[in-house]
Amino acid sequence: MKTTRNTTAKTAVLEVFENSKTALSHTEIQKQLNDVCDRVTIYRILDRLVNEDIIHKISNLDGTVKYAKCNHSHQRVHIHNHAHFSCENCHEITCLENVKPSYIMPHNYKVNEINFTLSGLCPKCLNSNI
Amino acid sequence: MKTTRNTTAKTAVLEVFENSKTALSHTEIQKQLNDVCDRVTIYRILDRLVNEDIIHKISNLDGTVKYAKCNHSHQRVHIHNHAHFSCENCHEITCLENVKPSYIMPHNYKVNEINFTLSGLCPKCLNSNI
DNA sequence: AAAAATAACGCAACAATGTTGCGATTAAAA
DNA sequence: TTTTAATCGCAACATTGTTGCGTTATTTTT
Repeated sequence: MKTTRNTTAKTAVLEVFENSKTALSHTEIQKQLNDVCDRVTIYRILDRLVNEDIIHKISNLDGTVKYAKCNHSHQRVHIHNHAHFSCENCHEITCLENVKPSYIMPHNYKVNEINFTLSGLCPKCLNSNI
Repeated sequence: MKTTRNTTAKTAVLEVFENSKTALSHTEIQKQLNDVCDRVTIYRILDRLVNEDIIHKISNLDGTVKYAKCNHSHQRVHIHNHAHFSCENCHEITCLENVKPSYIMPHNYKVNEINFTLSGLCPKCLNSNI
């Protein structure tokens, strides 16, 4: 197996995630990094981080793709079977750490991963009554 | 409100959906139509059909976007709060009409829409043991 | 049935997002 | 310190989706 390295660019990307409460798109990360590294490098770092299970990919109803490093205080492994909330007003995506859907699958399916995204208005936007 | 028209292109797109058991991407639709109409027209038709609630948009974990006209035999209105299954092997997306997640939301969120996609192996690919 | 109104179309051009190849760089192992 | 290979930067390309505008065609009105 290929070993993975800690480069300055990778560290910088991870720091961006640490400082963000919401999920981030490639473009948003790029803006925050301002020219620490190339656009392509960010794509490659994101791919690696997903493979290493450090962040995960969230794809929205509107077709946009974001990434998040969820905060699992007491778990060692990154688990992403929880829900995400996508605000229709401010477009922020947040993890709903405690919302886990329960469901019954038909036979003959092997489920490896689930993606449960709810959209609507987040508390912030709901209170400023849009 | 703007009235909507039945054009040959729109009819052709709808027919493609009728003949498909799985969700389709813009590209897949375009291939099946072969030059009935322009690429841009397909985008516009898809937008219209989504607005008219005849089809719905599904966005995958891999970032791809597909559309489906789900088969709701006895309902008058198109409901899309059911789950979708995305096969990691054949990449087909099918509606799981009867799988509806149950969940408990935190307060202060207004949920308008849900997107519940499961991925793994579909029965077809599971049986041909990949 | 013909004329008027406008939804939908085609084309061209553009924008955003993601991918690939390859030579140069650099982190980590020897 | 030297080696090795993971990572990077750059350029070029591919895919997907959007916009403006003049033209076409569906629907409504006369």
